Amino acid sequence: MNGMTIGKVASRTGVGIETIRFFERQGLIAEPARRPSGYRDYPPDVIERVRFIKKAKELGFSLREIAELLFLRVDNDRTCADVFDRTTAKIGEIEDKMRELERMKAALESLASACTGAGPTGDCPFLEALERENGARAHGRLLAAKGDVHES
Amino acid sequence: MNGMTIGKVASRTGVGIETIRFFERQGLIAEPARRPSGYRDYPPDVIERVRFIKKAKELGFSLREIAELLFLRVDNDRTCADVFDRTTAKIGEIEDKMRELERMKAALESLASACTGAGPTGDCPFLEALERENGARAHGRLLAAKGDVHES
DNA sequence: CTTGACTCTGTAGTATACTATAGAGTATAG
DNA sequence: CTATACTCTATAGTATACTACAGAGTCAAG
Repeated sequence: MNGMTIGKVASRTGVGIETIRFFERQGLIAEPARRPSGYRDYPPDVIERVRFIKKAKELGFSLREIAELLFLRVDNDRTCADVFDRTTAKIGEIEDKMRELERMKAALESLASACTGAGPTGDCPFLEALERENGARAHGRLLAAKGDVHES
Repeated sequence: MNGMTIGKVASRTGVGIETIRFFERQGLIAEPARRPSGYRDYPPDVIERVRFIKKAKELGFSLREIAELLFLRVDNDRTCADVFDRTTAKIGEIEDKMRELERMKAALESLASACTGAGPTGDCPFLEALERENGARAHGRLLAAKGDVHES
């Protein structure tokens, strides 16, 4: 009974064939078994793996960081305490990202609510909304668009 | 009264001088005024701008996407409804990112808690924790570490 | 008024992450 | 069989986002 060919993995994950081979070269996915022909023969769980890599990339993790996440485990070389430390560090990074996303979201919602009420309200650039979210003081012009500069 | 030189902006934001000029070439920050010498002369609010770009990059936004965020605004060409649509779309993207981060965080916490309680518990790789968080079924080996490969 | 730090433009090089192509072999429907 | 769709390795090319010169001018302390 055979597993999947690389093309199947590609179509199921939405990741290109060349990219999957690239991930293999980078050590992000294990070298799969081979059929007599030399074709790669993937087990089903490679799908989860590839999708995880894809998502983590979209969240701003580099392939190196993703590898670190992927290989977090307790084994002969790594003590439980070591894994615990690395894991809590990663959790901290993730919490930082979430906080920043929360701020961006609040700023965008402030922008959206300024837009829905009335018609065109003149200037309402995103960064100013972000400033307001921040409880910031500056309200100067941060953007320069055509025919839009009018306060000195 | 002068503003900041590019070196000052660099040291205040933790972003390299060359990178700031690069952002200018990419249209992410406006071309600043110049001193008689030709030196760039930045207003104070460029600091916020550069920091925002830096953070957004860390959250997985490309410079193109950051530009889209930065130039969300109501002006002559863009209607309020248009800005509202783009903004809610961006909010959706951010919420997706937050959900994924939440899942990763839960998985990492599951991994960390498996580590703290007892001593080394054998294998407990991150992806399996992610699967468990998912209420998933698979518990197979997704990683190949040294001393862990027993293929035929 | 020199010296060392800073800035200018322009161009070229690097790291990361793909993406495409060549030339050959493999699988499978008709 | 044969056509065409897929896969193999190896290598080269591309997009993005910097990063590092070179060669010349500017600034500020002593």
